[in-house]
Amino acid sequence: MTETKKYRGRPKTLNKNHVVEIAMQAYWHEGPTEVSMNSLCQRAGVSKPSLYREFGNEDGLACAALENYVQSVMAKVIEKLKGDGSFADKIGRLVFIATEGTRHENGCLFVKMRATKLSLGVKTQSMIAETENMALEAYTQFLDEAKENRDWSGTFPVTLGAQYLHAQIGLAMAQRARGEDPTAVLKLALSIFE
Amino acid sequence: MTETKKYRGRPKTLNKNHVVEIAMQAYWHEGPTEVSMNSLCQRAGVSKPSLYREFGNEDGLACAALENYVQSVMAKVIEKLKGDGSFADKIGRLVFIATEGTRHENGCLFVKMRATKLSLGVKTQSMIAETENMALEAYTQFLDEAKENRDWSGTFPVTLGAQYLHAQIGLAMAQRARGEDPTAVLKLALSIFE
DNA sequence: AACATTAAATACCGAGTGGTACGAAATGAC
DNA sequence: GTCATTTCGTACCACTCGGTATTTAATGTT
Repeated sequence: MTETKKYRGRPKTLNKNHVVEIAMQAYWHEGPTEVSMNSLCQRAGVSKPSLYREFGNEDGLACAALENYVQSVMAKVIEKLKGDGSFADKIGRLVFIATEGTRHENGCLFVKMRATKLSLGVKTQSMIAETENMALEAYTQFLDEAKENRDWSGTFPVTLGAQYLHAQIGLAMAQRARGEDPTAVLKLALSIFE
Repeated sequence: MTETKKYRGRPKTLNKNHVVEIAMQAYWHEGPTEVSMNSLCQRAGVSKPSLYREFGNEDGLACAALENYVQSVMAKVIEKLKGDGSFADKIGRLVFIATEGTRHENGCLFVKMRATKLSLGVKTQSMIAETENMALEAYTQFLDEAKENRDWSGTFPVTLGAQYLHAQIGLAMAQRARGEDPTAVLKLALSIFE
C-alpha cells in the first residue's frame, strides 16, 4: 500500500554503472595501486561523499570494479572454452585472446590485482580468490571434456593441467602488462598439450 | 702533500652496507610499495637526512637495494648454471632453487620490483631492465652450452628457450610470493627441455 | 506551506608521504 | 684556542591519502 514511499527524497543522480566502468578502466590501465579515490572522483565527475555512500570504502569500489571486469571481460573469454570447436582450435583461440585480444592491450585486471593483492582490501582479496577458483574450474571442465573426447591424450592429471593453463595465461597477461610480447613463450608453453 | 685533507670534518657513522641490507630485506619481504622511507629510517636507526645524503632519494635507495640483491642473491644462482654437472642436473637445481631454496621464502625481489615497476623511480627501472638482460644472457649461455654438448636437442631456438626459462622461473617466483607452491607447474613447464 | 526524507557537494580531518632547512656536534688544520 | 669542514639529527615543509561532519538542495507526503 505504501509503495510510493520508495520514491521520496532527493532523486539520485549518481550513475553507479558509469562510476564502476570508469574505475575498472582506471585500475586496469594504470594499475590498482596508482589510482586514488580522489582522482577517481574527478574523472567520474562525482563528489567524494557520493562515492563513499555508494561503495562504502575503497575496498568496496575496487571489489565492484573487479566484479565488473570478471563479468564483462573474463566471463566472455571463459565462455568460449565451452562452445563448439576442436581442442586445438580452442587452445589457439586462447593464445589469440591472451596475446592479441583487442580488449587486453594492457594485460588483465585480475592478474594486476592479484599481483598487488597485499595492498588491497579484504573484500577485494576474497573476490580475487573467488575469481581464481572460477577460472580454475573452467579450465578443469575444459580439460575434462577434451580428455573425454580423446582430443587430449592426458599424459598428466587434469587438475595439474588446469593449474598449468591458468598459470601460463596469467603469465602471458603479466608480460603484456609489462609491454612484452608473450606470444612465442605462450605457444611453447601450451605445446605440451599437443 | 695534502692527503690528510681527506679526513677532515666529523667522522661518518652511517654504515651504508647495513642500511642497504635492511632496505633489501624490507623491500623483499614486504613488497617495494609497502615500505616507506620513514619506516626504513627507524629500522636502520638512521636519521632521514642521513639517508637522503647517502642515496639522494627513494629511487636511489631502491636501486641500491636491488643492486645488492642482484649481486648477493641472483648472481649466486646464475653462477650455478655455469658450474659442472649435466644439463638435467642443472635444470633440476634450478627447480629446486625456485621452489625450495631457503633464501627465497617470499619470492624474488627482482620479480616483485618488476611487477610494480610503474611506481618505482627511473633509476630503479633502468636497473630492472639491466638485470633482465643479464639474466637472459645467462640463460642463453646456459642453453648454448647445453646444445653444444648435445645435452639438449634444441628443437627450438636458443633465444626463445632463454626467454622461456626466464619467464617460467619468474612465474614460479611470483607464485611463491603469492603463497602458492609452484613446483608441479614449473616441472611441467620445464619438461619441454627433456 | 510545512515537514520528513534522501542525496548532493563543500570543506574539513588526522595520518602518513617524500623531502629539506638548519643548528648542533665532531673532527683535522692552523 | 679558533676556524673550516663534514656529518649529525630535530623539527619542519607542502602535499596526498582515505574518510567524514555538515550544510544545502531536491523530492514526496501531509
